[in-house]
Amino acid sequence: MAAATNERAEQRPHSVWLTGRPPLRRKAEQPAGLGLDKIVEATVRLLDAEGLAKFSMRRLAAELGVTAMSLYWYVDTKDDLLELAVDAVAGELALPDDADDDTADWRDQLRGLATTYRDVLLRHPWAPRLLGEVLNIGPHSMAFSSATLRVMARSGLGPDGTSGALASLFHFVYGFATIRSLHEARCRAAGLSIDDYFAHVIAAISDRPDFTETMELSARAGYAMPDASALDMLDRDFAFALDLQIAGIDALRAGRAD
Amino acid sequence: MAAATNERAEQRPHSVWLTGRPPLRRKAEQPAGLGLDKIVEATVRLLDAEGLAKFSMRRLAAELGVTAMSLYWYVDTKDDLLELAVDAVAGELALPDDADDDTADWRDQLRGLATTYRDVLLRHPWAPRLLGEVLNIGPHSMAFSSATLRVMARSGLGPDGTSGALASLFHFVYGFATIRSLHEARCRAAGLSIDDYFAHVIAAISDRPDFTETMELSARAGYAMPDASALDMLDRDFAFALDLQIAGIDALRAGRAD
DNA sequence: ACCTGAACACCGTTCAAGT
DNA sequence: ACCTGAACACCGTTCAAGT
Repeated sequence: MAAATNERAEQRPHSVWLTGRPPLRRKAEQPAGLGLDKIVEATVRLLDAEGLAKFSMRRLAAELGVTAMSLYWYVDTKDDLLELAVDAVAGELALPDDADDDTADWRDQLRGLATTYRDVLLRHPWAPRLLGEVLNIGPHSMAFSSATLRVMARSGLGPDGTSGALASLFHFVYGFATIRSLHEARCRAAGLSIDDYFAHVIAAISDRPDFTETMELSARAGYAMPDASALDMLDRDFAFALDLQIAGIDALRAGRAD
Repeated sequence: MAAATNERAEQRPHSVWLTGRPPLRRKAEQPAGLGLDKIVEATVRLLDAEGLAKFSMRRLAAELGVTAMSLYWYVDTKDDLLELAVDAVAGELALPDDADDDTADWRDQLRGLATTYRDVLLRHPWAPRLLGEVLNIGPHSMAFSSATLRVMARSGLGPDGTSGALASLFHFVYGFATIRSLHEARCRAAGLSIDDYFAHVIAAISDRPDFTETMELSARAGYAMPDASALDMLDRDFAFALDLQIAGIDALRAGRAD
């Protein structure tokens, strides 16, 4: 019987954007003191500076010169605040102003959208992780989705191809940014440069006898080139993957090209 | 001067696999009691059953009938344990036994590898999130990387194309599995079916007047078809994305195909 | 309307101590 | 070699109370 009382509490989907009152409040509503905007701004600043692991409601409150509990007047839960932070950085995405212009090249526009998405995620290394935890349907995120839809709609893929191609392209960028941010965070934590870190990892792997073959293959596949830096390698991979996906769209848009 | 003593502690990269003694210990070394294998196995079981958020060293210890501190004899830190759990599930990946066979079709093999990767990640919804947090260079993970390398090497892409194409394909699968696991976790938490949950989200978005246009576009792009279930839609997108990427490789492997 | 203090039920990890 | 108890320095969040 105790379980029955909890039943309804679990029923509501947990997201700021799905509550009755999403925080789309009018301007000039918060004259002084804290205010939601100020809280979200400080959240993004703290996340950028110290990372997701060190972020806490208590830490944020201290930053704002206030007790932790004050924050709960503006926000129901820490997760809600993080959702707001995610949409705040989604506002940095550069959207094409001619997404519906049929004379513009959808290839260039897709490259631009993928690149701005990557750049914003790399600028805020905590963002990729949060994208895997919170619902991403705030106003800025939706504006970005809308732009990607409108551009891809002009690629010549059919209606069912469009959503698949968007998944292919933007899940790739998301995965790419996630893994790259992971590596950068680990480098910072270890106090190593990215190249030193990669060298360290590669040395550790090469020591294990069962992986010498794999390492040779990696080297032959263009990984860990002695002359190029790790970041150059990642940029090269990103550019090639973009080419690959555009080529894939081109191959499928007219119909089977066998 | 106090800072100087901490300097070296931060110097080592934090990963089980990068410590001098990775846990590749001989068998029959742990006769009774706990044993690392038993701990990792219980970790995976608990993560599957209750999710990453509810997992704690104290909870795991209780499951094993032991105090939390006992675990620290086998493992340096919670993160190390999670790295071991990640590589344990990487052991479930189905590898082709003919990765080097030139008569085998690399297209089929790439599809197989991408699909087994997706399936394993979806079977363990906590795994995608951890892949964005821990270094993934355990023996099983390396064996998988090795297989992907060997197959892609036979695609006809040059050495620098190979790593880019692998990034394109497997970052996509990673992103896809992450976002899908996110949605399934939220459905469970809300006590809704996936279709009900999607309907709920779409209704909430459609209520916002500035997004009616976006929703129409989504509908026209094949999202949220009234007859198909959300899972069918996701499967369709995955299949199309796979086709797209294979077609992209085909277009680039011989050289520019303009 | 906005903010606080004390408290609850947790965390990961250290450290000295037991067997 | 293996396990424990007590303690430290944290968490997110609730709740009654202040202004």
